[in-house]
Amino acid sequence: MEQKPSIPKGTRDFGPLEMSRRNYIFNTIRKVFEKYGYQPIETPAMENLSSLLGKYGEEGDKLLFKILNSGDYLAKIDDELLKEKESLKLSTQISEKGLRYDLTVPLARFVVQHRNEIVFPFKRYQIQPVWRADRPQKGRYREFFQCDVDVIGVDSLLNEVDLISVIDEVFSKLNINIVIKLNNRKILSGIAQAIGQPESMMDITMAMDKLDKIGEDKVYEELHERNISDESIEKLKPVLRLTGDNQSRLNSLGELIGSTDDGALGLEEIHTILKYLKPMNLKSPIEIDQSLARGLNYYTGAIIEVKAQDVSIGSICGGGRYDNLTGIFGMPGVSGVGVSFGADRIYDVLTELKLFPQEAGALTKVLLINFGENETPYALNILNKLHSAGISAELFPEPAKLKKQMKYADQKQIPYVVLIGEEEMKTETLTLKNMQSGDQAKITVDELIKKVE
RNA sequence: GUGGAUGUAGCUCAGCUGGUUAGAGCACUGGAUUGUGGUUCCAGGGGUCGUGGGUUCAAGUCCCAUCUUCCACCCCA
Repeated sequence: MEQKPSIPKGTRDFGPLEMSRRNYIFNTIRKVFEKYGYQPIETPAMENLSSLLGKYGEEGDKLLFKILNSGDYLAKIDDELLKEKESLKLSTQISEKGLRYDLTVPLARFVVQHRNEIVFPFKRYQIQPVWRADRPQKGRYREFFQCDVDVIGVDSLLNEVDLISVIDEVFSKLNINIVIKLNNRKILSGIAQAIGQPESMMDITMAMDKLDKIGEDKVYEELHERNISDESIEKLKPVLRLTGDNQSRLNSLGELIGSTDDGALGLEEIHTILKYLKPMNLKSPIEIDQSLARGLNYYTGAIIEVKAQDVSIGSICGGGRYDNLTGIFGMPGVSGVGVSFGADRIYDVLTELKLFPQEAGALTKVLLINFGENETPYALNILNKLHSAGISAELFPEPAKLKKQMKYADQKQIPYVVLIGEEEMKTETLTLKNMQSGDQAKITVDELIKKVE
C-alpha cells in the first residue's frame, strides 16, 4: 500500500456495530426527552467566531477550531501584521468562523436570535457533535457528541426536578445504576464567605472538587498554593469532612454557612428540590455533595452530576442552573437550567457492563440466496412479499458460490436463509434454513412470513 | 500547553548484546465439500519495519528530528 489513509487526531470512525449501539443510546435518550416535552433543535457546526470567542475563558479560546476564510485570505492583510507573527492577532483577521465548542453557547445565541418565535419556557434538546482542539486522551476526543437538555426562561426549581427525573429515567432505561450528586453554587459561595475568603470562591471550589481524586491533604496543599490563608483552610476543614446522609449534611451545613446570605439561599433551594423529588419515587439515590463544583463557572444555582455505580469512569452526565445565559448576547434576565449526557462515556459504561441489547447488531432477518438468472424473478417476488409484510430481507446481489453467500449471512448474523433453486420453483416452495440451529425445511411463502414475523 | 511511553502484515503482537531470505495467531483468498455458513485439514496472497536524516562493512534493532497513538498533569465531556 502506498500511503495509509488516516483521520485527524482525536476523531473516530464508527462502524456498523458501533453505530447501532450509539443509536441505541441516542434513541433511548431522545425518547425520554420527548416524553417530558423537550423539543429538538439543531444549530450549524460552525458559528461566527465572534459568538464563540471569550465565552469559555482564555483556555477555551485556545481550544477553538478556527476555520480559514475562503479565497485569498492573506491578500488583504498588511505586511506589518504578518511580520509580527502574532498568531492570535492574525487569526481574527484570516478567520471569522469556528467550530462549535459546546451546545450551550449556540443555544444562547439561538434563543436571542429567535426570541420572538420561541414559546417560553423553552424546553429543548440537542444532540450534535462538538469540537475541541484539546490533546486527546482516554475518553477524550477532539470531536464528540453532546446530548443537551435545557429549560430556558423560567426560574422555578421545578425545572431542576424535571431534569433530575429525566436523568433517572434515561439511566434506568439503559440499565445503568447511578448516583445523582447535587450541590448548589450558592452553597459554594456561602462556604467561601463563611471562611472569610469570598473573593477566592473559584480557587476554593476548584480545589474542593478534587477531594475524591487527590484526598484531603492534597486539597489543603493546593489551597495553600492558591494563597488561601491557613486560618481559612482551618475553617474549611469541617465543611470538607461532612459525611452522612443528606439530612445530616444539610443540618451541619446550616450551622456552618447558614448565616451567610448565599449559603442560606442555596440550602433553601436544595431543600425545595429534595421536597419536590420525594413524591417522584426516583430509582436512583440522590446525594448532597458539598464538594461538587464542576468546571463551568457560569453555573449560579443547582449543580448536578451523575456517576455510574458499577464502573469507575468519572461523571457520565452533568449540568446545572445558569442565570443570565443570554446576557452575553445582549438579552439579560433569562435564566436556564440544563444537563448534558456524555454519550461516549455512556457507551464505555454499557460496553464494560455488557449491557447492550442483543438486537443491536443484526438488521436483516432473511437472506435470499441468489442461484442465477432463472431463479431471480421468483426470488424477487418472494423478496417483495417479505418487504410488504414489513420483514427486513435482502437478496444476495450476484449468483456467487453458495459458500460465499452462506458466509455472508453468517457474518452479518442474519438468522434465516432462503434457498430457491429449480426444485423449489417447480413445487412453489422454498427451503428455509435456520442459521442458528442449522435446521432446514421446505415451506411456502406464507409460512415463511408467519415464521419470521 | 508540560512530562513519560509507543509505532513491525487488515488486526493483536514476537523478533536476543546490530549479522544472510522479517515471523506467529487471527482475518482474507482458493481447495478438501461444483445446493449449504459457523468446526476441522491443506495451500496461497499480503510488510519501502510510522516518516526523514545520521552512525556502521552491515540497522526492524543504535542516535537525532518529526508525526501518530496511549498514559499522567493542566483543563474538561
